[in-house]
Amino acid sequence: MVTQERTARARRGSLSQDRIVDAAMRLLDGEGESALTFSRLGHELRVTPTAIYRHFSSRDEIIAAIADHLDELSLEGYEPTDEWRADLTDLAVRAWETATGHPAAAAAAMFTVTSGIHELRAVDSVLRALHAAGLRDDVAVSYYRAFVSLFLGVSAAHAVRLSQQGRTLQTAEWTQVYRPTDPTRYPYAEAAKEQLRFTDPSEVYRMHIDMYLDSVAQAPRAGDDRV
Amino acid sequence: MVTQERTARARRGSLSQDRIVDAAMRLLDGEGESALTFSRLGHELRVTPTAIYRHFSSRDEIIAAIADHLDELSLEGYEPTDEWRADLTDLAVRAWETATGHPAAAAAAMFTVTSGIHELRAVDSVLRALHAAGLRDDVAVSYYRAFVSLFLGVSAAHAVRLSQQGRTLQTAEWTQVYRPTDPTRYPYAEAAKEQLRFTDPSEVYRMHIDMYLDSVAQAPRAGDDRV
DNA sequence: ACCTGAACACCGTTCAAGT
DNA sequence: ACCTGAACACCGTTCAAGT
Repeated sequence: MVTQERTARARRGSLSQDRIVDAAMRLLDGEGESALTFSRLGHELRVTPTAIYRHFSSRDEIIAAIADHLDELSLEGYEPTDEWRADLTDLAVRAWETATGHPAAAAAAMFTVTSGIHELRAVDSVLRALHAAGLRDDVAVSYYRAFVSLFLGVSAAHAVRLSQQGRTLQTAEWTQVYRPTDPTRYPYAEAAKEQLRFTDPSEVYRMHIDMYLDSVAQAPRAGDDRV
Repeated sequence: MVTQERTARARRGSLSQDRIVDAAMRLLDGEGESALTFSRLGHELRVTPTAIYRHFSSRDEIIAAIADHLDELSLEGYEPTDEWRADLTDLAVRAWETATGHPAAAAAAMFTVTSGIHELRAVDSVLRALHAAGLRDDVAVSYYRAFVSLFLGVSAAHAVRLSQQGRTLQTAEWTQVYRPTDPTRYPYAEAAKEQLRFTDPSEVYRMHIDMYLDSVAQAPRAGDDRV
């Protein structure tokens, strides 16, 4: 029913980095990582696939732009409060929500260091909260690194799992089901079998947040006798 | 100088799942994830690329076999002691060492749930250590889940970074370098700029291990008044 | 039963040609 | 300056044919 579909030539300013990233996000959210091709992008944008090369010099550059876009999404509306625990929790939860809200995009891009402005804002926000918690200098930097590797690592890993779930029909949810030939050799796994089947990953994430906050609370501070 | 290279037909039993996985590991370790193709595998094994389909029905199945192989590598020589802290540290460090020793393989496969025997052994080993620490039932299972998502997530994220490093010529090591247009808007990041450049990722991993062990030490136990 | 080789539908990327 | 379309070298995967 679509009439002049492949007829008209796309007008001059029809393409832009933003429009391409939007289309990429649409494809990733809708059909997963394998849908992110020049062909599909071109179709989505009603443009010849190679036209995209005018705005991105490679597929990897598109993914870097997606990473920047995810950084922006994550921080949207974030405002620091006067409570460092609340701020760090907020920032950690934002990473998780971005990963679960856009799993394929996060799986493809979340490991990419963009060195973009939004990433810088995130760095500054975490450091600010750690400063408010009383951490200084190398202690603050170490805890910043721990924050990033913990919450980005776990969130990204979760995103990968979620986006793989689409391709391979997993048995059920998150559950690993083991069928050992000789269960007595793995008594602890055998005993925990039932409980292992049902765990909410976001509850585990909550544990990580609590662990991290407790650790920050106990970190050495200026004037401490601990080194 | 290699004489009869493409001449002879490969003899009957020349191929096997193990030989294919070995060749895949060689390619991944040597040249990164993009080297893992049927074409390269065939060349490495002196066999027609499609011959591999007799032993694996798809590329994803090869990656699953690599995941199983990594599980095996990780646990090689592991023996539980009577000290749960040492055991959990050992298991966590093994995940890290597998990731850093085989970054491309880990990046490709570490997120895959194999449900294989080695994975089951790992599950049992972690649960056993947590049992020795005094954790029971859902508390033990929760801490098992936290262990896996933390150390596998962080290790796999590190592997992805290491294996990307090969493709994109990063500025230097692990360092993110930000050039904000207006540094005063990001005072904490600006102040930490120098320290941010040099952080040993394995030191950060050590922090995660300590955080986790501390948390296990404080977890509720049977007979506790805490719930 | 296992390996070969042609074929298929798809990739990302290049480049000269159109407007 | 930006979009098009043909072309290139490569993918994973299939399938009939050899041994």
